[in-house]
Amino acid sequence: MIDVLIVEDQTLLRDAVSALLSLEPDISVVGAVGTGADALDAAARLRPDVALLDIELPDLDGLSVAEALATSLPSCRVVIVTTFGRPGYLRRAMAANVAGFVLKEAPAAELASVVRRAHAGEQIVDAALALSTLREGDDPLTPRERDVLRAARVHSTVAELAEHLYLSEGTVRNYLSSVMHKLGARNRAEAIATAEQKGWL
Amino acid sequence: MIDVLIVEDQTLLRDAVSALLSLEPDISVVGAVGTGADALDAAARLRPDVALLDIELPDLDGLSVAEALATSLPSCRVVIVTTFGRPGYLRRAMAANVAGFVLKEAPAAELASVVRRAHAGEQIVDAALALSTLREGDDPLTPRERDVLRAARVHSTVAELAEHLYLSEGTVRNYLSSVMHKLGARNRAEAIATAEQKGWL
DNA sequence: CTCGATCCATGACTTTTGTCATGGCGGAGT
DNA sequence: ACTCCGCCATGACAAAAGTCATGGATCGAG
Repeated sequence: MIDVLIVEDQTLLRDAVSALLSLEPDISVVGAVGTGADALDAAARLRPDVALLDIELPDLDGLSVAEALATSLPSCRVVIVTTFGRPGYLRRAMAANVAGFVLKEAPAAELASVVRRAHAGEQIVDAALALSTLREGDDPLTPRERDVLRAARVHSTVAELAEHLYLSEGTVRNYLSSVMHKLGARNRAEAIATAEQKGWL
Repeated sequence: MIDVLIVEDQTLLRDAVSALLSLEPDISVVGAVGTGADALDAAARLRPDVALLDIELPDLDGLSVAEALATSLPSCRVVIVTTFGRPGYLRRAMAANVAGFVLKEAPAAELASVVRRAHAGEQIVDAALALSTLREGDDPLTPRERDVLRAARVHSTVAELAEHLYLSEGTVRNYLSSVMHKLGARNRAEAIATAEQKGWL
């Protein structure tokens, strides 16, 4: 019997997947939660064999949860289940040593099989996603550039950014300019969009 | 027996919901598709009693599908099932005479009940969402302002916008400025974000 | 150690964005 | 018919955003 923990913020999908997996004779859904904090909590208590993690969560993101689980409950195999095939996500996930990476575009029938294979020790990655990750270059941003770009999602004027980051306005502009150049974007908004789209933030 | 058509682009959720509803003794899932075009096609062929529509679809959006269904198959009750509680969506949905509006945050158990009530002729609206829609003011944008803002999501420079819309650059700036003022945004990106967030595009 | 490469940081300069005052047009109300 | 008001449109002006050349700090490779 494989004990599974489901972590997914959309209640509807969480319930539906939970019901679906419960129908499998060799799988037992021992928990289903909607936040990263609850996930870590539940994992510690229930010690599942496999955790299905969504990336978009209200508090932490799923990858952080995966990283935390890797140390706190190494016996638990982690499968990321997410909407978007962002190459950056896949890289980070591989670094966190996850067992599998499945898109929500996949048919539901596949899910049980993925759980079994993950439990058996296999590494499962959606083929199309793996390809696009190879095709995409690596994240070209330096750490500081990433910081600034990330901050730019919230603070919309350069003055605010400069204050928040303790930098001169010129420096902030320079970072953003450099980022835009690297990403082939023509303004800040475009740069944020493409970086987000590739999962580089 | 209630014949249901499911329209949802994420295969995983579509399959799961389909399986879940099929378990209900009085509900029969006669079709499950992932695009707006397929939805209209399937509806015409299968003549379902109730259609569950996601709003975010790859081709048309769910609300357009709802509007089309209202004329092409008036016997079919439409229930919108979506991720985001955008007040603008709810208004448009009500205008299209949909039978219900449910969030994906809702527990799965509710879904079957909503299908039954919709089929029985009830109007079902998520309470929290209805409240927030009342609290939010109406869409303050003029048609032209909406046009320009919508175009601004794609074309990132004013020059491009002006060319695409056959307007002078000054005019385009003026519209955007007016929109920003109305939405309390401090730049174009912020304006687009809040308008999208309220479902006004 | 020294050289080169890379990242971090800055201010001066250019281009683009956002604001403002203004005017034409068409419909609702008196 | 006239006036008022909101929408559409424009160009001149002010305020941001984006570019460029430059310099110091750090870290490996020779």
